[in-house]
Amino acid sequence: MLKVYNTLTRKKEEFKPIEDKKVRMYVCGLTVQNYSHLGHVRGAINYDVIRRYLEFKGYDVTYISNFTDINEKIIARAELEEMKPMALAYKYEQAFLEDIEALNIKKADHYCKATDNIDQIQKMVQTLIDKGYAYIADGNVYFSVEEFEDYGKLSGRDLEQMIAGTRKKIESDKKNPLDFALWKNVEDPEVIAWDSPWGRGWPGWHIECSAMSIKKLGSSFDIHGGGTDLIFPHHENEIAQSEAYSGVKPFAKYWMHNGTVNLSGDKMSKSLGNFYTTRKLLEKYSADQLRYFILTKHYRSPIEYSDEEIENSNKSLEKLVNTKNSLKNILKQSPTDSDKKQTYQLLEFIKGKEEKYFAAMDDDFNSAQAIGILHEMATEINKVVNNSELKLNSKLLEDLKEIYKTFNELFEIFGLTLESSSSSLSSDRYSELVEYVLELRKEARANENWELADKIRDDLNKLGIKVHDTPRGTEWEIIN
RNA sequence: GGCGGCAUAGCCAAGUGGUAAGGCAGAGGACUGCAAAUCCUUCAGCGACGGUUCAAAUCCGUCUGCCGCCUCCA
Repeated sequence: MLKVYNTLTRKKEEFKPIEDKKVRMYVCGLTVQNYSHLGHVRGAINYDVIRRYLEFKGYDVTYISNFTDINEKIIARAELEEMKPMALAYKYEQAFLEDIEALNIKKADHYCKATDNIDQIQKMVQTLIDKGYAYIADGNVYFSVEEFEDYGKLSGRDLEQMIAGTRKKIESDKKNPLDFALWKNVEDPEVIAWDSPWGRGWPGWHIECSAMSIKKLGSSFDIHGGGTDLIFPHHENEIAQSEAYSGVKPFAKYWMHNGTVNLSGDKMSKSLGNFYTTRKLLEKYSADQLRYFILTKHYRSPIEYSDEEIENSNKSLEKLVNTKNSLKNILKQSPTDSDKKQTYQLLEFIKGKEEKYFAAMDDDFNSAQAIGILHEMATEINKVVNNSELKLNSKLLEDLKEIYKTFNELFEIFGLTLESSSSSLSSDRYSELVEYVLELRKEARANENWELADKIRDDLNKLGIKVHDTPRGTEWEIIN
């Protein structure tokens, strides 16, 4: 049974989609004002895995996300880069799509943009006014939080207390300091804006997500995700305006929130902001490495980023890659049935662990625990595969094929390829060349010419080709 | 000030009632011509103090220390 932690109830609940076998999910995207950073991408990776797992379990998943492509930040940034706001938004939207592709994150079924949905948004605002949930003030339209009785249910806040604790000065045209904008008046005629019954302006920040999710997924859908930092006020406000608009509860059945990524204590770098953009990180680390780093932590926990920590996690990943390579290499061999009696319990062991892997994932997508289980599998596989006493009979070979398939399938759920980063460079001719050189080394070894054999190995290593002698013979792989 | 969360070995990190997964690093050993990889062994009693319970890292309380949100944020 799949259980999901629901922020709304602060409990793990059994996951039951509104429509059997269909899952509709909406994940808050980002304001396309700059290149994405690890924080954005962490969420995207977490929800990517959630989606992959749901699909793996046979659900038909509709995954919608959005880009906020108009607001003050976009305007400010556009000025800085001397671009038109819409061009700037488009530039960073494309950059983000490139980033997620590079990270092997599956694309959403649809990405909504605020500026593509102005009509829908205006319609929603008008309905909220008509229903008495919103009011017009000076070209702005505000949602009146007092009109919505459930206000605060997601973030666990009490309206009275919040008002009492408000630090912000009451903006003159708001009735209540917590009221939030559905439509923002734009006075400067030079600035891009849209006409509306209430004046020229833009949508407020929260309304776009409500309008687009309702349009694409309906008034009530299964999962709404985002970072913990969006719980208040963004998601709280989304609930208020959406449920007030449609009269349907719940707007989203399960609210999921991923932890944030924080930077290690000292601000040692002046340009931290830049350094941790996704593209910068991708120059240094592979998609597998970044994904693995993220997935070895529970999605709801905050992550403290440091280079040291990711290097650590890279080594852990490498162990799994080595296991996969050993498996792959042994599958190329032919079985020797001289010893058919020798039996191995490996397949049974792996199947047992697979159960545990699913149990971990069923428990609120505990990828950290599941990865621990993959390591237990790897150790057991290594024991058999790297054993010089190994009797590779046809039964074992069949089992290993199945294990290899299972192993890959479980990594696929995490979007991990376990490919050496530049293996795509290894054309056939390239491989033949390496094999040839290794053949020479083999001769040297046969002649006990260790000096030459080691020189070949060291030199290849310098060229990025790692050579190791295994019970199966000499194997090689391309590194970094 | 309000709301929420966290505190597990040198480091990272699972575990939410029955006596601590996994990884990195360390130590010892096996394998190897030497390496690499791999395997084996070893390495914590869970921030502090109380309480509940036959039994708590896990539940309750207090304290200490971190962090997030309350303004834009994935």
